[in-house]
Amino acid sequence: MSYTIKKVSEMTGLSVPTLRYYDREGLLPDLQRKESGYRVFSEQDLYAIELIECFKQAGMKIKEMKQFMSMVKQGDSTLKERLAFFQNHVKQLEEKVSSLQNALEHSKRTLEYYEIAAEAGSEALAHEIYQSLVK
Amino acid sequence: MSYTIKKVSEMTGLSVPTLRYYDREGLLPDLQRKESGYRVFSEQDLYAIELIECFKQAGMKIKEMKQFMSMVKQGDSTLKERLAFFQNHVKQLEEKVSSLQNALEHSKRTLEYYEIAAEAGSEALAHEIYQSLVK
DNA sequence: TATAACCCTAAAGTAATCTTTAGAGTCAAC
DNA sequence: GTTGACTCTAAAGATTACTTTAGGGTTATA
Repeated sequence: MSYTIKKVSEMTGLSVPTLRYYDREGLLPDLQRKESGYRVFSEQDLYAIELIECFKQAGMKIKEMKQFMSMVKQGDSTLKERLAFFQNHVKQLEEKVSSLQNALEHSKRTLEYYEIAAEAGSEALAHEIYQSLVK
Repeated sequence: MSYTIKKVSEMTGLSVPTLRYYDREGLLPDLQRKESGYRVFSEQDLYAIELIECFKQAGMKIKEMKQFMSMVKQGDSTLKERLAFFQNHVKQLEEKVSSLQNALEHSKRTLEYYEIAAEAGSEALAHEIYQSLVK
């Protein structure tokens, strides 16, 4: 199955110019073209886009993704490098998840504080209530 | 206890220009100055910086943070608004954590794949192995 | 075969978050 | 009271990830 850039845009939620931009940046290692120059997206390209989104969420820069995609292009000879890259990526992601969970816990406590404060109508009062809860 | 901008920079890991930038953007609602114009950071300001970092991790824009900080400045009258703001913030964070966890799961599976592929020295072979594991 | 809806490129523009630079004042310690 | 390390501002610059624009070809369909 193959898709036009517009279809892929609709399927992925990425804009057409963004898809072109990713292609230009070398993030779609095997993207084919028609004779006219039109891009022809395959399932493989959709998978690459999924990976890009995954990398993006982890906070990875386009340049790093490009580096990875260029290794993909080079084939089996880069498998060990790609393994190392992914090990690092997973590590980064794990750290990010855990620091985000911390931020969430912190935010939840602050939310509780604001629930009390909004109810009391006063921060000063909320502080007192908080103190008494702890003591 | 009060701190110079350099000390705060060392304590928080944020650069001195970044701290000045945050101040300029209105993210430090109660930052005091000496007569000379030098910034004087208090524990409260450190707490604000902690909050900024927390917001930043959630992907919040400076402008939104500024909006929140300006509510803080206005005092008790904005408590309900701030509560609503925080409810939304926690929701955003929860969504972010869960989508990041998905990305992590996806990445871990891909990592396993690369472990097999790197070991086998061939992606084609790894695909076969994968197939046989599933069937 | 006309036409509307698509596709292309190159280049400029935008928004966000900082960083750097230049020029000048402040402060603490010897 | 001098000096070296610090502080300030304003403005320009850098980087990243796109988006927009301009000008022009392609394709499906009525």
